[in-house]
Amino acid sequence: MPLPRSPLRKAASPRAVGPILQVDFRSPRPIYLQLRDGIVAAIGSGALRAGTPLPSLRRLSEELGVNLHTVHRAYDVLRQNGFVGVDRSQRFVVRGASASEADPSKEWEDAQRRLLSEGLARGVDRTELVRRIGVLLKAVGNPAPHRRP
Amino acid sequence: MPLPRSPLRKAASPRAVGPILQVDFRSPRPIYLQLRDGIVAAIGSGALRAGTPLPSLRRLSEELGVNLHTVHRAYDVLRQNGFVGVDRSQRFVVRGASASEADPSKEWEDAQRRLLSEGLARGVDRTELVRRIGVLLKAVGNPAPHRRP
Amino acid sequence: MPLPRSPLRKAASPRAVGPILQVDFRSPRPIYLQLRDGIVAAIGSGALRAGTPLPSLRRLSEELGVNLHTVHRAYDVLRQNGFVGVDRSQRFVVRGASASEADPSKEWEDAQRRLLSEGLARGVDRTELVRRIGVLLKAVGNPAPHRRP
Amino acid sequence: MPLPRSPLRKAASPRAVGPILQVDFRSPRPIYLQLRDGIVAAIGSGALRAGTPLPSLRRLSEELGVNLHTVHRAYDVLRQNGFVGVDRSQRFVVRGASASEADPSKEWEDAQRRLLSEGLARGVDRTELVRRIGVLLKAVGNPAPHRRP
DNA sequence: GTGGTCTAGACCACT
DNA sequence: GTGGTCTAGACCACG
Repeated sequence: MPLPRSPLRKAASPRAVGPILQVDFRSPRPIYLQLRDGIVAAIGSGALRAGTPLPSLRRLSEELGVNLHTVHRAYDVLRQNGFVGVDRSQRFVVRGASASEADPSKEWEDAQRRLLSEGLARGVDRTELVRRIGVLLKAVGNPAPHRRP
Repeated sequence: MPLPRSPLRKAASPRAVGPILQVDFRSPRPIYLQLRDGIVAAIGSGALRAGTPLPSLRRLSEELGVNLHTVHRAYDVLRQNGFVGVDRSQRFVVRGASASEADPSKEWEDAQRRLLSEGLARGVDRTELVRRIGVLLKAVGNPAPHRRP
Repeated sequence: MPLPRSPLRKAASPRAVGPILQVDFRSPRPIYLQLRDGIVAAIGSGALRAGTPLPSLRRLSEELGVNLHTVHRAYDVLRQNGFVGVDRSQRFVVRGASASEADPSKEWEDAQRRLLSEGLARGVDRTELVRRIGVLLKAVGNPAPHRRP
Repeated sequence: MPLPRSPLRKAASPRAVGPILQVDFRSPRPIYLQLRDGIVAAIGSGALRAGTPLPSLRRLSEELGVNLHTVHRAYDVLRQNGFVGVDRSQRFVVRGASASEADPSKEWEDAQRRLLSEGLARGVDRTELVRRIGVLLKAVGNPAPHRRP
């Protein structure tokens, strides 16, 4: 029989990339996808560069207080998406800009199209729409203000 | 035994919103979501205006060659999203720009943020990113060039 | 073919009970129910007393800029609920506290029970729950501060 | 021809949440909403705690003698309401107090306001109103007196 | 096994 | 006619 998942997240020690990631246990979005999103965002913002190894499954699992399988699943999705790879020593490493060769990937375009349509359908003006996206874009890009040329 | 209904959509007489919608029966995206997306796009592009009644469940179901319940589900999602409402218990009608009146709705912003991060993480330049979105935005907006003040 | 409903609400002249009612054309709640709710609230708060005639269908329809049938439907629901009756001159008049004889009416209790369960299920504390209801109760009761013993 | 499935619910072996739920096949309230209400009530009363998996669609469908799709629809509504989530794509699990974490959610407040107004409009005294609600609140909360720290 | 989806046919209430 | 609901049986992807 399955162990009753403890509802308590362990008091995460703020180390390594852990602190970058935030898990909202009350969000409807599955935790493994939150992890994926966070890591993708970190890559996009430059906080995680190509070649950087991700924290080990156990490590991140402990830091965030989530199940090890959950982290595994997140890493797995990242690999399928091409954002990370596994080196010969079993570690997951960031693959950087090579991911899917910067082609817009039909899926991405479809999703973006859907989102734009939805904005328009909600009555948001075209120019207003691009303005808002610009604001969001600025926000997603600067979570790592610690200088590092 | 009943004839196996051809999966091909009947050559729909070009009336109402029917022709606007296209269903790809081989897409991994569920049909009911394709329908939803298509109608949202039609609203966003102005092809469907506030107050316009959607085709009846049976009508659209016949036109597109999909089951009545599938269309029903699509309409149901649209209602939950606030894009359509049900006219005094007799018809689905477009609610247009009403849907939460242009407030970005946290979900939309989250999805957009995710998409932007993903683009950046794929190594696409920021300016390139906005350029591409601009192109997409133009594309989603002009399926109804027939002037009508 | 059906007339295309004008999306424009007429500039309502603020008279009579009209001003008490507010219609949110962007709400997912059907307009006729909004009207019903508003009138029930007015009765509950004492702004509308037993014996008071409701404004005529056309009058209210014009004041609020909603279709005459919509108002009719709202009044109809109010009659079915027992809150108003029709006098011999065809006018709708408030029936006051006699409505359904102040018995809790199983439906009301069921709805209330459902709402309480939902609050609890959302994790709201019991005492907090009654507190909030108390606040709401105060709010619903005083929309008519114009003295009238 | 297939046997007309008896509308009577099978004498469910008293396990899991099944027995908690009761379906009234003659009620005007749709079955899927009755199921939803029952599960919400179970969550609210503490009979179903966060993390608990709901019975599988097929299981509950058999226990209650309702169609699988009906149960599916109920679970779907619960998910949209945020009360349950889907475990790594394999099971519905209770999300408990997570659902928007005790924020009253405008809809809930509106519904409550409506109910209070209705009570007042029926001529029920304010103090009497809170008294009745208190009684109901007590009733909804104690179906699980079995101690379990 | 699980949920997710699609199709199918039926009956209801409302207008 | 309309939408709303329920039942039924089937196939899929995922573990």
